[in-house]
Amino acid sequence: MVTKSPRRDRLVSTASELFYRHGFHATGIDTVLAASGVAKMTLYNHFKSKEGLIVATIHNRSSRVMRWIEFGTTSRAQTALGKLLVLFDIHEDWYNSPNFLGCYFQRVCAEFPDKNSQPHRAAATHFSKLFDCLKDWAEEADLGTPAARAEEVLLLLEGATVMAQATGATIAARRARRSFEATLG
Amino acid sequence: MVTKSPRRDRLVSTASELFYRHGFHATGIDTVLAASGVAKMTLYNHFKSKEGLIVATIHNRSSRVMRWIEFGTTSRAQTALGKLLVLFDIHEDWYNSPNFLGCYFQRVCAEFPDKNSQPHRAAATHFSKLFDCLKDWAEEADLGTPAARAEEVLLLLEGATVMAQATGATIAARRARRSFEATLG
DNA sequence: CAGACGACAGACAGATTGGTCTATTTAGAC
DNA sequence: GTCTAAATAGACCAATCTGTCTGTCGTCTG
Repeated sequence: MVTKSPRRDRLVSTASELFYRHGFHATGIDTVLAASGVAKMTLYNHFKSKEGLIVATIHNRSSRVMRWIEFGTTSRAQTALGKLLVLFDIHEDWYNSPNFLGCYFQRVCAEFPDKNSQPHRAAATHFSKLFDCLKDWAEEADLGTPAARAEEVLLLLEGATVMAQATGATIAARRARRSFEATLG
Repeated sequence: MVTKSPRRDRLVSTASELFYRHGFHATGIDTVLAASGVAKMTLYNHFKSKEGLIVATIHNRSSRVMRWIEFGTTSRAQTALGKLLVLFDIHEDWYNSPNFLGCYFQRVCAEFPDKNSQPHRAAATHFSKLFDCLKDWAEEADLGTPAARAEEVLLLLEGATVMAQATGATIAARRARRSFEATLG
């Protein structure tokens, strides 16, 4: 998919960055505009509101995360089970990276607690995509009840991310991996 | 500890409620004042800023949560290991309660991503208290490496809470419990 | 060259933000 | 009854918020 709108792209990527660093409500439209060097009317030409821009950043992050997972796992593991295990390792790397500030989608849900709001739904959609990916792997790895496995891995990863952000305990990734390994019997 | 200041208490409890329901940045001072029926100067007499009020709600929630855990576990389990297991069950009940909107402290960390900000630190302090409690139980239950056990349980609980809020999957609590049971061997 | 379109800067609007100040009233202690 | 301290309502402030509107400039197309 070619976007053919460089300004829109720049808007989304700098907004995504600023929202991640400072939060959604704490980041004003003007800040995003100044940082991206785009006129206000251009923003409201591409998006109907700030919330529209927020939703766009969520979709953008989601596809980037999915690609990151795809690449990170296939480059380090061959089997489906191996991918599930390696997933914890690449998360640990992420926790140790300098600009780590937690899971973008968790933070969307935190700032938009209303389940019917657009941002919350978009974030939930991402978790659902992630779940589907994990379920496929669990199925391929021939672990019993793939859905339950996928939920388990997702829960472990998100929990580790919470702890890593809240307390800086990047070791949580390894704890999570060990928990998962234990359930493999 | 007797607080001897009913207005301060009312301020904190209604603010805590509103912050939880709508978010910290999304809830204005005036909204809190109107809902609690307290004058603005009374607020700024007790707290030096909105952030001060936020920190107060975190401490308040923290002690309430610790009491809730204390009571919920001791009333349903005798052994330390039993308490650790029952912890997942009372979380499941919480997820199914009508006003569940995720973990207050996670949401603090999401809205105040700066690790040095007062709210973030206060939330981290809560996680640390929770960790200590779990570590004591793990020690008492004579599971190896109590700190690792405590981190594991904390991670599982927080992860389950994320999934329950983001996608409504309240079953995450049971998944988390099963993961923990599996590591018991 | 002419026309159309997209983006530009920036003024502007109206609402809301967190926070301060004042003047008045309330309530309890002596 | 008097004094003191706390709480009151509400005006007020400067800053900021999202969103709209205007008028101009460049660039690309025919």
